Amino acid sequence: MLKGHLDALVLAALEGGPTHGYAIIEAIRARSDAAFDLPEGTIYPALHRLEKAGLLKSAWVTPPSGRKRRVYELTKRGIDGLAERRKAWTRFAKAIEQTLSGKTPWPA
Amino acid sequence: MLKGHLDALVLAALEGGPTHGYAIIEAIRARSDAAFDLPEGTIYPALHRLEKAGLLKSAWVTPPSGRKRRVYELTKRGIDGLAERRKAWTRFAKAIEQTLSGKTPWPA
DNA sequence: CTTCCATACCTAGAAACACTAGGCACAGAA
DNA sequence: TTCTGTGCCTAGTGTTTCTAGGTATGGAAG
Repeated sequence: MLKGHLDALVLAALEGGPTHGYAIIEAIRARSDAAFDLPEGTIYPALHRLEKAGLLKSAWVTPPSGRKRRVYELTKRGIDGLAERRKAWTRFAKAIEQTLSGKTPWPA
Repeated sequence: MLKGHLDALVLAALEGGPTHGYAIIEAIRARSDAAFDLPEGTIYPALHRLEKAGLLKSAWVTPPSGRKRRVYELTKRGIDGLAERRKAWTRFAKAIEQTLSGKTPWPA
């Protein structure tokens, strides 16, 4: 379970330049040292959702060798959205860590 | 959205000793500097779930002054579960951070 | 040349999770 | 006596991710 952070991972994977769904799965797997090995049924609907939300745009591309692919690219909104989600992640992680390590014995 | 880490927060809140649902909400709010302000509709079902799973046990308590409360306490499984979830969180956070900051330009 | 595997895309439905939006009830203060 | 804060609860909803399929092509192996 990616717990709501999938969008950030996908956007971050696209930061290096446009690419297609299958490659995004591999990029995320590689970057996470195989901690995240997303099934296709997770990534494709997410890409559609992000495109519909205007964070990505896509185009069909037929490379000189190989099969037809749908290549995704960050839009302006996507770039902003990524920055925003990174900040949100940092805030979230801090709050979790603080709460998990809190020794607060409730007063009274 | 707590993104699947609610259980860990609740268990951690109970680490300081047994207490009741309403106080858990306040403890989590205090520990997180108000980042997590959980509605009751979130906490109570979670407590029931955790009890059913054997991580918590509960008892009705009528304090000398004030109203009847349902007081929850960590079980052995709960203590172990918390330790496990802390480790899981650390692993998860590392993987996310690594993936979010990854510069890996996919080869070819 | 056929068969198989990796690549590549897709969707419908299920499951989990947290939240909304209510309801009930008691204690103590105003 | 009425209101506010405490305290517990559930049904239903929306979102997200996963399962479990399906389709199809390119290239390698036999």
